[in-house]
Amino acid sequence: MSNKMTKRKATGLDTPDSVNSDTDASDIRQAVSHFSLETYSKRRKTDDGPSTSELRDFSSLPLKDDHVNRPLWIEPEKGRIIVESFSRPSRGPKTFSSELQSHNLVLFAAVSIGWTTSDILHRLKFYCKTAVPQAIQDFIIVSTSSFGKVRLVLKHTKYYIESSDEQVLQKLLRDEVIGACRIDSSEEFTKEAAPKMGALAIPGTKAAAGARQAEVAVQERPAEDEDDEVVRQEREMLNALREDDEEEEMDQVHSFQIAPENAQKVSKRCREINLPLTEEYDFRNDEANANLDIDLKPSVQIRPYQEQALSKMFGNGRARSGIIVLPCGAGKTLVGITAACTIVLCTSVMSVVQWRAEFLKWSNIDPSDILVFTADNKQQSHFNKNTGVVIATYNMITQSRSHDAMKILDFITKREWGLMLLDEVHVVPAEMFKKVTYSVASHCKLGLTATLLREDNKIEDLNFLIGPKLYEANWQELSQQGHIARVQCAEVWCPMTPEFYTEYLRANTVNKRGLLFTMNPRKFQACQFLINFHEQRGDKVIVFSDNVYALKAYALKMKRPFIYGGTPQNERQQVLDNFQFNPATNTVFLSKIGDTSLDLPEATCLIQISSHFGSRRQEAQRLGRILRAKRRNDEGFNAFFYSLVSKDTNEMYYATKRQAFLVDQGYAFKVITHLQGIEKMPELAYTTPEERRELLQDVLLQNETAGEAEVISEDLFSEYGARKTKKGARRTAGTLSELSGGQDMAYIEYNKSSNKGLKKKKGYQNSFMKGLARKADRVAAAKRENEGVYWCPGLKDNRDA
DNA sequence: TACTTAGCAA
DNA sequence: CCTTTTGCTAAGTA
Repeated sequence: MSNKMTKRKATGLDTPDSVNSDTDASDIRQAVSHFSLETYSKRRKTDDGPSTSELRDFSSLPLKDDHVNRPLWIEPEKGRIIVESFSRPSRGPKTFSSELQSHNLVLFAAVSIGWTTSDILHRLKFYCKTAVPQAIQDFIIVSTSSFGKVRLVLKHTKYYIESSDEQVLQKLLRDEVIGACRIDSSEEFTKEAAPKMGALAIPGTKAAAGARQAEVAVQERPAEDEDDEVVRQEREMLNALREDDEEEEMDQVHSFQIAPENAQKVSKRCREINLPLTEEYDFRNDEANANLDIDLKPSVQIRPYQEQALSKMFGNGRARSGIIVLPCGAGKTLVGITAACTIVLCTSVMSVVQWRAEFLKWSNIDPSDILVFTADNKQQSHFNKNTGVVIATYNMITQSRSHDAMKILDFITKREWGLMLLDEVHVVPAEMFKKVTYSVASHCKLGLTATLLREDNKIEDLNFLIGPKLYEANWQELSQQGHIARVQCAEVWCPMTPEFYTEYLRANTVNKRGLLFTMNPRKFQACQFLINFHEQRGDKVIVFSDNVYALKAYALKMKRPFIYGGTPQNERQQVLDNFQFNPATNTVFLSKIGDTSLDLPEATCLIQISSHFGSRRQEAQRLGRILRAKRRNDEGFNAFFYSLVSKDTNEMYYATKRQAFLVDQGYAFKVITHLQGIEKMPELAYTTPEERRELLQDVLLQNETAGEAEVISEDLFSEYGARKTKKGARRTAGTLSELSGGQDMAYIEYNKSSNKGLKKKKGYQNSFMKGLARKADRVAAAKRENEGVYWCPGLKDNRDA
């Protein structure tokens, strides 16, 4: 790799970073985010991803004079694009790479948001450090010219594949997958006059407020480089191409019908054969569906990034299907204000209620036009007028089988919808939820999410289930503009105590290990210290723990309230109210119930003591909990996000993985190895070896009850029993801890059962765990090299034994 | 109404 | 190369 690829800050006037930074800089980052997604999933598959040595040496390529200010490299043969990323103080230079050939998805997404072929080429040239190879230019021209030729349209609740080019349709029909999906294969193509395009004003913008016919906010093209001969040639060529299109458009469109349940199959196949389907809704020319009488309240003014997102969606005067990624906060609802009938789907009953409230808050919609469809609310099965908004949960659409529910379901599936809004769209790829995309007939689908992430590889399915990613906001930019809070992120390394580490190495299941590294006394102390510190600063602190046992143990020891799934509704509310209004309650402990389904009052500090493996989504969602802080615009205000990590354990590896998304969003995680003044803290817990040993025994006993249920023989005490009755489970833990009080028996018994477990789980032990352990070791070793602080002497790693 | 169960997601 | 536990929702039962 060239030594030119070092961390640099772009400066100067005519540089990519300073020119038109509002649009271009974020656009390129958006394009790049596709690449990073790819790279990441690839890395998971191949274990290690492209290593540095795999990258080629670019030093032989001729550089442009001002190359330092241009962030892209292109590998000539493979077409791989490499992006230098700036301003990552803690991580140093990082490279993303991807092979262009396999990702015309990216190109399609670019075309979808209104870029022309020459826009793409021009931008690529503009940002590239070297000349863009001709082969790659040709590839882009060929690929993009076929985009937008075929459309998926909905007419009278039936799906049609439509194109102005009859030959393209014939080509599609010859494809065995697509051909088989056609209905009435004997018939000729249907013909009709092509619809006309026009401009549209987006509600809530100045243009719309001024009531003048607004020119749509399509991306401004970069300044022309008229001297460049190649650019001009190519422009002529493209103009010729586009004129062809326009002529055809004046003409007629041809179409054939496909079965609704095959729509996603066809869509997927079309992408594979490089003729991706465009899904657009020309709602202003829709005469079949009544328009919904809805508009934003006159006082409402949308924020610039919301306008930008909407301009991507309505860029050519129609509504495009796709996904918009915005961090949490008001305004997601605003995109729902368009025309025709709307259906909104959410994950939980809570958000259904919220959506309804938001509709009423932001728009002038008649409350009786909103139909809420949940388990508790399934009486009304029709609109008062001919049109309206339906808000439902995914569950009701996909699972409900009760009589009343079927009636409404029928109403929903039998009619045609203008816009389907899918909240938390990242859940849609789950098998069950996929059903909604074809069981509900909608002209246009819009997905909303704050975190377009999954730990399986199903996220790509959204491309054919919904559409391309239209817009993604950058968290750091939003926080600089003051829309969300500034956050300091830190990873706190807590060394394991020798006793806990010995048991950690001896433990043979993920659970036991997990319990040991979250119950690490040093971690407890760190948590105690941080809570103390932030409460004194006047912060409201939330502590997250995925592990319920640890949650209770921490909360009880520190005498702070906690909420988990088993907490009754009224108690939950009481705790939250206290947290919000009572100045004496400044800390609350939450299980993963707090990730999604709790309406949290705003907190300003967040501490994570245990988490779900390497889930990037969870990390992002938790961070999102402190972004709304009202004090965000105060001078020098910071929110805090701590991840407590036990050193030299798998947790190190998980933590790094979990942070990947936030790091991509521009957050820098500081590493804290020592909390200043922690030794001097009064009432610090677990300072004596006796206390620590007692804790360890409790933990080990807890382990045993979970793993070796039959020893206790009573069903109530088994893990299964705990699942059945939550009250029973709570009592169990308490009783058994009391029983254990300072007796070494528990410890000895644990060792026996641990050995048994070793034999039984040997295969598991040797494969998966070893992989994780190796990675963790590598991470730990690297970190140890840097730090040289802590290593348990005399302990041998017995994981391979 | 309150509680339990099944099925699903992450 | 493997998979837990926790939580949510809908619907059934006393």
